[in-house]
Amino acid sequence: MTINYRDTLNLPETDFSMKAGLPKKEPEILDLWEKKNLYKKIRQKYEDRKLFLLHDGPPYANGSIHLGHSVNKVLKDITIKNKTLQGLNAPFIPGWDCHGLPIELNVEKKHGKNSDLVKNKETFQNACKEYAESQINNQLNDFKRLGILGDWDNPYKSLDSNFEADVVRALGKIYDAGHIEKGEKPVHWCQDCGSALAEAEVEYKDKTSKSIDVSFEADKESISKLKDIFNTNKPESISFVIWTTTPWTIPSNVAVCINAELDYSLINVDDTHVVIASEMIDECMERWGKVGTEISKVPGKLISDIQLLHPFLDRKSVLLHGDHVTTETGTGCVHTAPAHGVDDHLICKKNNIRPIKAMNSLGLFKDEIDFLKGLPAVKADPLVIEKLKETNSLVSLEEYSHSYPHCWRHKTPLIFTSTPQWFISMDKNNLLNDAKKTIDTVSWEPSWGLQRIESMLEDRPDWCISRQRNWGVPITLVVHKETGEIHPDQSKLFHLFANEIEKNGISIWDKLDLKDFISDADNYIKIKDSLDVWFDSGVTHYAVSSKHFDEDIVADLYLEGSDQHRGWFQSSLLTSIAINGDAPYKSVLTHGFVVDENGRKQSKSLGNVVSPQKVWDNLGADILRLWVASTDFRSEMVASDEILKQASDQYRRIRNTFRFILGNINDFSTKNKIDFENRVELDKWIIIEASKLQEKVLDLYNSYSYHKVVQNIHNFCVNELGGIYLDIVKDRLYTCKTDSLARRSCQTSLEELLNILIRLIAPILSYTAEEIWQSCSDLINQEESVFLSNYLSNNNNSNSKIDSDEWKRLFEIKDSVNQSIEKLRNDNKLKGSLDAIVNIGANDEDFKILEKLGNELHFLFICSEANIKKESSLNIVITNSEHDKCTRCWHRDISVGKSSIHKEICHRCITNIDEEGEQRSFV
RNA sequence: GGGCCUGUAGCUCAGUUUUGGUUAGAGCGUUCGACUGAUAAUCGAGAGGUCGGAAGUUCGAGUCUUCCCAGGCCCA
Repeated sequence: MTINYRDTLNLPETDFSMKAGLPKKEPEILDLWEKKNLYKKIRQKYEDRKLFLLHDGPPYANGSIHLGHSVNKVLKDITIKNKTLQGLNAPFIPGWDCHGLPIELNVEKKHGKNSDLVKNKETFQNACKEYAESQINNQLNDFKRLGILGDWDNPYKSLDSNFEADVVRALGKIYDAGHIEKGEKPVHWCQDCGSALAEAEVEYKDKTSKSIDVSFEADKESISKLKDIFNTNKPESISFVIWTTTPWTIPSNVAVCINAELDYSLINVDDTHVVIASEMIDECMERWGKVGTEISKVPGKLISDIQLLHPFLDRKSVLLHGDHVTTETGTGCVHTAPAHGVDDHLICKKNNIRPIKAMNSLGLFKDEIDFLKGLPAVKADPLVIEKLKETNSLVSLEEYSHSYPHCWRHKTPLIFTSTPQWFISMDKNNLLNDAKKTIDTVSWEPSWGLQRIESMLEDRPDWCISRQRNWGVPITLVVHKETGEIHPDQSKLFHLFANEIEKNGISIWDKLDLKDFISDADNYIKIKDSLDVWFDSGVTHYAVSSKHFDEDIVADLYLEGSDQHRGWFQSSLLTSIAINGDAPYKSVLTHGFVVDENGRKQSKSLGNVVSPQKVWDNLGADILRLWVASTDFRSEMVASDEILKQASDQYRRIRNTFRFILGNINDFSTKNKIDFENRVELDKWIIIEASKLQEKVLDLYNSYSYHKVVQNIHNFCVNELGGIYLDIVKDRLYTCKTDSLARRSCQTSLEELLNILIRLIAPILSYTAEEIWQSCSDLINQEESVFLSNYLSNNNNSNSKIDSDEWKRLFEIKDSVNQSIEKLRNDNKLKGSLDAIVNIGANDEDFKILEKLGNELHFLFICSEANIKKESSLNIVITNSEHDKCTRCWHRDISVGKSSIHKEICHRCITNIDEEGEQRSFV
């Protein structure tokens, strides 16, 4: 009778499948979390713990989430889960930014721009709200699917009336602090939107414009002055020639600027005399196709107190000095229309010159300019050019291609025009200076974030917060009909209006009767503008964080893409300083953008977009999460099929490591545990290594170096576990007596490994960690979810007989042994390592270490026999074992065949089957 | 056009600051081999890099300087 010795082995067994099947399994785990009400349970458990607040920056409630959204939320989620496993109270309240133009445009498109629904403000606002809610719902489910843990039942939405009311209250606070200002300043204006645009709504593209050179003739008095200045008595008329690419702004011209530091020349061209910068003569003559003769040259600073005549309007144009005048292009004389340019606006303000605006509040020419009346800027260019020709003041005309601001929605060219707008002033009450001081107190990661926001604050203009749109929080200001002065009780009114909005929503603003709020209502009107959406999201620290936590809460972390240095980081900073006098965050972490394998940005037109929905449907959200975690997010993040495949490979390795551990502790329970000091030395070693890993990984988590977390964990699975520990320990697990110390010792360490590792991967591989947790009774007995557990503390009092350095040396020798075995294999002199006898010549030092393992040394090399002797240096000789192979443990041993009962197996196996089992102390 | 950032094996990343210093590391993938008791797994070995390019400083540069190229974010 032959015995099937395979049946006498302890082979691994587990329900935890090798094939993950994540796309199917993850939704089930998601259901489990929801059924368990996991987020709420975590909140309850950590209620009294130290708070770690990561305040969520709201995505815009429009469209499906893309990979960039996924990156952002996954990074936040890893952070939140890490802090939670550390035992901190780390809530996550997700939010959405819901007002603004893109939603309006989509609703207009859906219902028709001229439909009754769109024309009626209230029904339009309701439709926008409904649309935004549907978008949120869609995005919310996708965020959940990514495995993001948060208060999904109670997110914040800027369309909630209590949020809208808080926006009004925040505006009131900023008003009280004296930062609100009415202005008539040049802003980017989109004719199609019929609105001013925020900086963030402007994009630059190439455009071909008409560039013109226009002569401005000096008036009579000025001509004589100019003759003196240029020391000539020749000309009867003298003109200054300007160059511009916006002919339509000529009607608004009030001045011509020259630079006092440049030289200017009087030139004779044909029968005219013109003044331009001396440096620009050649360039101008070429452009005009003329030959000019320089009569004389003088420093710009000498040319002053000159009045010019507007080319076709009955108006004077003043000659001014300005530093902004350069010789990059043009003539060195700059056309100045304060209603249509920032520099123009500033220089005129400085010189007390009132802007003249040829356009009305709709961006159309006023009736006063008869030949342009009612036209938008784009239509005016040819007519202005025609007019200039008629008046003989057009010197040159050509096509000019340049980078030009366009509307981000309509893709149409913008104009720069001044309209009455409300501003948060940067300097009226020192807001900008305070902001600049405050950013030094914030920790920016990466560190260049500080420099970035600093330079962006440096040149930022006043914040134009008014929009002439319908889907947004109203600017609830009440101003005097005649004077435009804000009502003296405005401060109180903010509160009253906020309460109305809280109760009834933003539509109430138009319905409110001022008589119900102020006694002098007849003289006052309500402002019709709505707030810039950047203001909404900018005050979430007030509308969300301070409501959920302390009033003066400062978030521990803001975590967004690096584009937000200009966006949300800045809008939040400015409003927070205006309201609280402090930054809203202690630290700011930024991530880069997603690009393709060639480093190009992902875009539909390039066809290189990776869809997160496809990734979790095909590979699983854990793969996506692993990709996010394993990429250094501080610079651009490359996503491609190849890279995701790599993430899958990494995932499989980690998953299989867990599977092996689970399979081998299948028959193990607490009562089988072996105390650390009584364990086999190798089992102590792996726990000490795992503790080191944990220490390192927790440091890496806390410094947000998630890609190094992944690398360390993966390398541990590959090197320490796969290459060394698990490979060696298989013999002991499979062949030793089921309940022997040799085996239970190993199982104890395996279980501890499981406990350590599952916690370390949980923030990243959340679904898989939970799957493992749920499949293991020891774990589920601790807590009902891995996310209710904490990282374990390291407390192994080491009493090892072999220290870490000695093990390290042993594994180096093992590497050499492997190389020697490999040589024989390549020569076909040897098959497996278990056929080999390893003979090691070792120096005194190595010998001492090797000797410690005694007759267990061969288990280290996974060979049949190992012999050591002293030599001057390491010398490894591999020979073939002549002995028969034990069919049970596959080792070759002299004892095989010696037993009359068990003819096919070795003495060691006989002990393990029929007797009390072998003893192990080291390997 | 300007500010900030990135560029190390096919891929993901170490190494670059305080300290410039022998043959630039890891994992994945790939190739070859082993096992068939982690098996669409696991183990072993090998190949693979003019450190984006050029010039400079230096006895010596992936590391410091300058310029250039490619790309990203923001701005004009």
